[in-house]
Amino acid sequence: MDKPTTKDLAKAAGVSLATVDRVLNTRAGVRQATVERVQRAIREINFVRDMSAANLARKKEYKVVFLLPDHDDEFIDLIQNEIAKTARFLAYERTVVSIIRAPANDPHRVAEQMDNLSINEIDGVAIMAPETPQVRDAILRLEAQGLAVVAFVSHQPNAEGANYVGINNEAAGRTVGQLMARFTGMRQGTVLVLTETMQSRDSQERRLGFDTIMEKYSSRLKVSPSMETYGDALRSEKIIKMALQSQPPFVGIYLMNHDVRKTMQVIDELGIAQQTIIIGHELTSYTRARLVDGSIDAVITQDVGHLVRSSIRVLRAKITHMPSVASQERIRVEIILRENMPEEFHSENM
Amino acid sequence: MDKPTTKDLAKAAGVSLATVDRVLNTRAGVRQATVERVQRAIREINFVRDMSAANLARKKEYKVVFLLPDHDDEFIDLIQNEIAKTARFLAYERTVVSIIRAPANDPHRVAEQMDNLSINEIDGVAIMAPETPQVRDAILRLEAQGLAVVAFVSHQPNAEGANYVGINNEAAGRTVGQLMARFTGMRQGTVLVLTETMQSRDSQERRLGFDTIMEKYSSRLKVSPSMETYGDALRSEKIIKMALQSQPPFVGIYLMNHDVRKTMQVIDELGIAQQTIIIGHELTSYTRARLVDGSIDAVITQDVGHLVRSSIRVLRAKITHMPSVASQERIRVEIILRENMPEEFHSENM
DNA sequence: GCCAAAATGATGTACGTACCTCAAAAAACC
DNA sequence: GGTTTTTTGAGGTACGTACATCATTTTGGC
Repeated sequence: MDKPTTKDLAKAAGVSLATVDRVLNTRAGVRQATVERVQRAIREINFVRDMSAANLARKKEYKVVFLLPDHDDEFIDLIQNEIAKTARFLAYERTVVSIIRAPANDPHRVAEQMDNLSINEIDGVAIMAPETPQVRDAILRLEAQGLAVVAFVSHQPNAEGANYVGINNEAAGRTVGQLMARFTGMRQGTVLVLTETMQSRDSQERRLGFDTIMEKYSSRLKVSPSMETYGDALRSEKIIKMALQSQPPFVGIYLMNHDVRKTMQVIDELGIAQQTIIIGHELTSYTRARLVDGSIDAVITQDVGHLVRSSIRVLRAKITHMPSVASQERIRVEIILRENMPEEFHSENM
Repeated sequence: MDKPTTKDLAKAAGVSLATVDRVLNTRAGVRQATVERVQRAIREINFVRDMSAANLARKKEYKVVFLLPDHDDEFIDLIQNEIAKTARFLAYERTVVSIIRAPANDPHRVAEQMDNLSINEIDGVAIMAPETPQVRDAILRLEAQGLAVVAFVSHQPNAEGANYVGINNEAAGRTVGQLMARFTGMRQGTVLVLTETMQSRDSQERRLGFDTIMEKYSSRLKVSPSMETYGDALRSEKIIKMALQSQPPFVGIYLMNHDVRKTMQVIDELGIAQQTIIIGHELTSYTRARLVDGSIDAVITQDVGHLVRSSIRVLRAKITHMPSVASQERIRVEIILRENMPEEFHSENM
C-alpha cells in the first residue's frame, strides 16, 4: 500500500478533507473531540504529511537568520562561509538564510537586534551570543511571537525553548585534558591555560572539564589558573614569560578561545612551540597550518558545516512542527591531529 | 525577483513550455540548436528545477539498495541500525531503502547479487564489498544500465563512476600511528598489529599509513608485521603470547579490523590491557564499554549515520543528475577517547 | 424546539513540475 | 512545390498539500 495522503486520512478519520486540513494546520473551529479523532487516525494509518508538497503549496519561503557576533575572528569567518555555502544549496528547500551581526559583549545591543527581528517576517533565528539576562529575555519574546529559536554555539540554558546546537564544552575540556596528559608523556611541569576571557560560560565549562581530567594527573602536572589575555598580545607575552620562569618548567599550553592567532605569535617569538604541547580550539586555515608545521599538537573542533546545517534543520523542524532526528543534530567534539585533518574545501560541487 | 520557474525559462529561451520540458527531461524530438538555446537560458536566468515539485509530479519513489556483507559483526549491525533509522526519515523525501546481503569474501556471489538487482526497478546501489575484478565488472554493468552506484565503506578505485563514501584509510592508519606514538609516551618496545586479514585493500591502506608514522619513531618503537587472526580466538592468543615473550617488551596493540571483540577477550585473559596502549576501529557499544573501562585507549571511527545519509544523498544526486555538496559528503576520520565519546542514542525524536 | 453560533463539508484554485495527446509549424526530401 | 518527417506549440491532467469561500449541518443556550 502506498503512503497515505490527506485523502486517506480524511476517510480513516471519517471527516472531510477540510477538517483534516484544519487539524493539520491547527486552524480554529474544530471541536476537541474531532481533533483527537483525526490525530488518532494519523497514528493509526501512520500518516506523514508530504512536506515537499506542503511547501510547494505554501509557496512559502522559510526565512532564517543567524545572529553572529560582530567582531571578526577566523571562526566567525568560517561560519559565515559555511552559511553562504549552505545558502545556495538551500534554495532547493525553500529556505532563505541571512546573517546579522551584533556586538556580542553588549547584551543590550544584542537584545535590541533581536527585538528588531520580530518586526520583519522572519521564521527562525539562530543566536550566537553569550548567555545574559537580556538575551534570555529577548529569546523568550521571540518565542512568544512564534519564532523558532536555537542557541548557536553558545548555550542558553535559561531559555529552554531554544535548542542548543553546539558541542558539549565540558566534554571538550575533558578531551583537551586527556590529550594534554597523554601527549606530555611522562614529563613533569605546569600546563598554562590561556583564554581571552573567563566571562563566558563556554570558557567556564571547558575549564571545568579540563580540570576534571588534570586532577588525575596532579602528581605530574600542575595547572595554571586561567590567564585572560583579553585578546591583547602584550598581555599574553607577559603572562607566558612569567610562566616560563616558573618552577617546575611548563610543558603544555591550552589555548581555550577560538582566536589562537595572537597568542601563537607570542609563542613563536619565544620559540617554545616545539618543546611544548599546545592544544587549541577550532580548525581554521590558521590552525591547519600550525598543525602541519607541528607547532600546534592538536585542535579540538566542531564541524562548522554541521553546525550550520543542523541549526537550519532544527529551525525548520520547529517552524513546521516536524520532528527532527536528534542523533543527526548532535555536534561532535572532534579531535584533529595533523594526521586526520580533513582537506580544506574550495569547490562546492562534485 | 523570485526563483525562476519553467515558465520563466520558456520565456527566456523563447520556446514553449513543452520544449522546455523536453529538454529538461532529455526527451527526443528537439533540435540540437534548440537544446543549446534552452541550456543557455538555464544558465542565464540561473534556473534550478524545483526537485520537490518534480518528485511530486513524478510520483516516483527512489529505490536505493545497500549491499552489505552477510557476516554479522557489530559494525554491520550499526550500519543496519542506522539505515533503519534513516529509512523512516526518508519517507519524507520519496526514497525507499532496502538492504541485501552477500558473502563478502565470495566475489562471484556478490557479483551475482548485483546482477540480480538490475532486473528489479532499483535506482541506486551502495556497495560494501572488497574490491575484486568480479565486483568491479558488476559495478560497470549496473552503471551501464543507468543505475547510480557508490562504493560504501570499501573503496572501489577501479570503478571510477562509483563515488567512494567512506574514510581515507591511509589517514586513519596515520592517525592511529600518531596516537600510538604519543600515548606510549617515552616507552620503548614493540607495537603489535592485529588484523583479521590483510587481503582487503582497507587493511593495506591502514597499514601503510600506520607505518609512515611509526617510521619516525623507529628509534623507540618497533612494529610487528601484520598478524592475521582470521577471526580466530585461539590463533590470536598464540600470536599475542608469542609477542609477550619478545624483546623489547611490547607496549601497544593496533587492532586494525572492525571486530575487536574476540581479540580483546584474549587480551583480557592475559591481563595486559592496562599496561598496553590499545587502539582499535569503529565505535560500537562494545568499544564504548572498553573506552569507558579504560582497556581500550582510543578508537578511530567514522560516523555511521553520516555514512548512510551521505551515501543516500550522493545516490539521489546521481539519480536525478543534481549536484551534491562535496564538503558535506566527506567522511571524517574521527578520534574517540573516553572524554569525547558521544552518547549512545536510542530515542530518535526531539 | 427555536435560533444563533459553532463546526463541518464541498468545492475550487494554486504551487512547480511531469507527462500525455493533438495540432500546427518548420524543415527535409525528392 | 508538394509531401513526408521532424520539431515545436498548446493545452490538459496529475501529484499532495494549503488556503479560501460558501453552503450545510450540528450543537448549545434558553
